[in-house]
Amino acid sequence: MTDASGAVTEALPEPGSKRRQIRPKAERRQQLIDATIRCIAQHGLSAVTMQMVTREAGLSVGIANLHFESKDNLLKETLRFVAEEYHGGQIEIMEGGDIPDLGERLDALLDFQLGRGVTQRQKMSVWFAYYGEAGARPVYQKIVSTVDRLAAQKLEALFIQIIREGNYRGVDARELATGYSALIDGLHPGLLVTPRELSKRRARAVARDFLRRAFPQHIR
Amino acid sequence: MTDASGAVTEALPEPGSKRRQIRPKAERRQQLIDATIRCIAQHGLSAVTMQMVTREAGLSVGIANLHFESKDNLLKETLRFVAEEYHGGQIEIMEGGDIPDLGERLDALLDFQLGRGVTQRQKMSVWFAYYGEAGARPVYQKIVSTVDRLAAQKLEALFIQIIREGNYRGVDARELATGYSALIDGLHPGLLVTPRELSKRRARAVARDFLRRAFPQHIR
DNA sequence: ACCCAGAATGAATGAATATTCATTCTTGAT
DNA sequence: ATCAAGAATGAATATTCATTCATTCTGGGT
Repeated sequence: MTDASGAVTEALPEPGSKRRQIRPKAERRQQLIDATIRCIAQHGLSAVTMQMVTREAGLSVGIANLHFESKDNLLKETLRFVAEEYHGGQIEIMEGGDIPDLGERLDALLDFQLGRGVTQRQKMSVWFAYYGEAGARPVYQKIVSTVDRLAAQKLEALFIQIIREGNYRGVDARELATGYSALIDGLHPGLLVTPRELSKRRARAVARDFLRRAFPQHIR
Repeated sequence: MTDASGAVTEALPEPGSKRRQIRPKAERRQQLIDATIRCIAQHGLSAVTMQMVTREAGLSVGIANLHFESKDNLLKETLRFVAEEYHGGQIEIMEGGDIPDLGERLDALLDFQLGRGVTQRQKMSVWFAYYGEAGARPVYQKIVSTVDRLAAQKLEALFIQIIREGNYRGVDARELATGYSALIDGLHPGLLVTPRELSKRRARAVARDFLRRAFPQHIR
């Protein structure tokens, strides 16, 4: 850097580059969280080591304990990030000032929940890994249940709006929201483990069907 | 046992008993698998150690490697056991010669899938733990997807029977089966992590609702 | 009454891993 | 140009854990 030639030598540290980079704390934290996600997805939570994560991030072993005080904490913050990203994304769509039509808003929600390639797959892996540990770790339970509850409330609110707009009878917003959430959650394992048998297309069809039965005027 | 006095002297080795017991291989294997399930549920898959498992089983450390050749293998066999028990139970009900009425059979299935206290909770923990690792371990994927596929086929067959019997129109058995399975799978995390907000009763109501919409003559 | 096949034990071993911290390096301010 | 603050490094440490195997023990067969 400080290179008169104009070549931005430090933009992306070349693969073999040994150059030490100094970056703001927030950036390093995110870099490590991203690496952790990839490692969990690829090797499974129980096989993840600090060496693995820091190597994946292209940094030295000591750095994880510098920015997160321990492995436990790094894993906790990684879960928090994934949980907040997933639920935050949903909530943004559900509140959705940008999509006035309620039917379209449902469709956007569905796309978000079942869409988006490899990245999504990695996040799902993390999700499951943590559910597996949740029984043993109250911290994880709290993180997940907190964001979960908020998203559930927003979904119920959206359904109430739709029920009012469509003048649907005999539909309980709360129960329907529980059912829809469960349906989405239950489609994920299949998408992750047996994508051959449960394609994204089919998962989408199943979820739309569920919604169509409840809100025929809004879906399709 | 085989004790003329009638006192079953060795049925349960007293808590403090140091008496060494010799048992058939199959029995020891099951004992270790059961202990593994309890350990995973209580401590999380990534915290499970051989010492922990063998102590939980009330046996010595070396025994796990005697009956299963490695920790990896013990974990694999534990997953196989849980998967086969869960799916086997479902399949038995679905084939159900003992319950001729198809509506009742659906109810029995629901009871099996969402019912049964602590034991069930422990099994669910195991289930999730493995889903978290499945992305990294083809062996796990294979075990789960094999039993999964079989159960899915049986469910579809049952739905086809019901559709025929009820003369339902516009209902696709395969899609409905996918939806129902996903719904059940998606209710489990809530039951495990936030039983306060999603009671077994409510989960049951949600699932029955799903079925009632599709098969109104058979449910309720 | 006595054997012995093989079941069970647990101390010992070596490999793996989280965490520490003395040292090196980078950068922005002066 | 120099410096100080603090970011980054990675060899070293202490711990934990899976696995081994020499030894002990059991119980059915004779």
